[in-house]
Amino acid sequence: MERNLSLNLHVLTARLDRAADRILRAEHGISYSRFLALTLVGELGASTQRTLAEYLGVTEPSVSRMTGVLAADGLLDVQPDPAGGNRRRLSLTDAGKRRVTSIRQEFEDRLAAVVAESGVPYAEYAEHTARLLATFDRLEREAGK
Amino acid sequence: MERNLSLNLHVLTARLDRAADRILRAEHGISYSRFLALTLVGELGASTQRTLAEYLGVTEPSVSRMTGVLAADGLLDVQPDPAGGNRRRLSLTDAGKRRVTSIRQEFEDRLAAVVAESGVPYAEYAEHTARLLATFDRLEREAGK
DNA sequence: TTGGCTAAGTTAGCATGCTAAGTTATCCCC
DNA sequence: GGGGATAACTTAGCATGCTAACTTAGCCAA
Repeated sequence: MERNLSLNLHVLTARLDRAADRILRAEHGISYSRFLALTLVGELGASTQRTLAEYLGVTEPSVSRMTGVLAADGLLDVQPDPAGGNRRRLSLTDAGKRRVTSIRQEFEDRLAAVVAESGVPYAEYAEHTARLLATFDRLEREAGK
Repeated sequence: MERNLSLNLHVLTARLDRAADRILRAEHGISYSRFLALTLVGELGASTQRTLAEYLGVTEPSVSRMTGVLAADGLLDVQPDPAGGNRRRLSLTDAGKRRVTSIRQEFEDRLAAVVAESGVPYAEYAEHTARLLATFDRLEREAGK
């Protein structure tokens, strides 16, 4: 068996995530997962836990636990949604905003440097990856998931 | 912030891994992680825990625990390496071999179907992914890691 | 030969993913 | 208005990743 695409994707991403996590913990005192959650709330408007779970690609229980921790750390504000339902309204605290804005661009730049070094055309690879994600998303939805 | 490349890679892989895990557990009664480990021992000749950790892109303690479980399940044989050192010599049991060979090609085929559906050129994407992994690997090694 | 170095593996404990099952809030139909 | 759906969330417990620190086995130089 050659190292096939699914394995390479798995391993590449595992290494990138691990590196991101190491850098963030060392330089900013926060895990990659928590940073992603804060970023998605702050910049993509993930305003409920359900939405945040979708953006992150994880399940609701995972998000539920994490929002609890982030709220306890004073980085995230979690309130019942005044519009009703059983939703939580998520928003960054000032401390959360400071944390996110002080970091945001760094990773993409570092990854872009790796991509440049490798000779892989960035725009094309990014577009292909986005397209695969969108297609996989659609197929899972159609399959009833 | 747009959904950038690092986030898309993270989420795409998380979903692929989750789907693979669901399918394997339902249809073959084994987790994706354990299947990958068995496959790499059987087909790429990962003959020590150190090597297996490298192939999988995880750390030695993670592998150490998993080989223990796989050995307890009777799928993997773990022996002190007769050549000396503190190595373990890893090999599939007959049950392990049966498990792997009955599954192997399925995932790559399913992923290839998603790729085809998306219109992304498979060979090119696979080659780019492999190149990124190789480059990242080299950069980490050079950085002393 | 012995004391330290290195490589490989293990143990302990935490972070964060999951599924299954339960809770809470709203809606809608009779 | 009451009862069952539905959606969002939580709780419980397991799987598997990590780091830090320890153990084990062999090697090498004084």
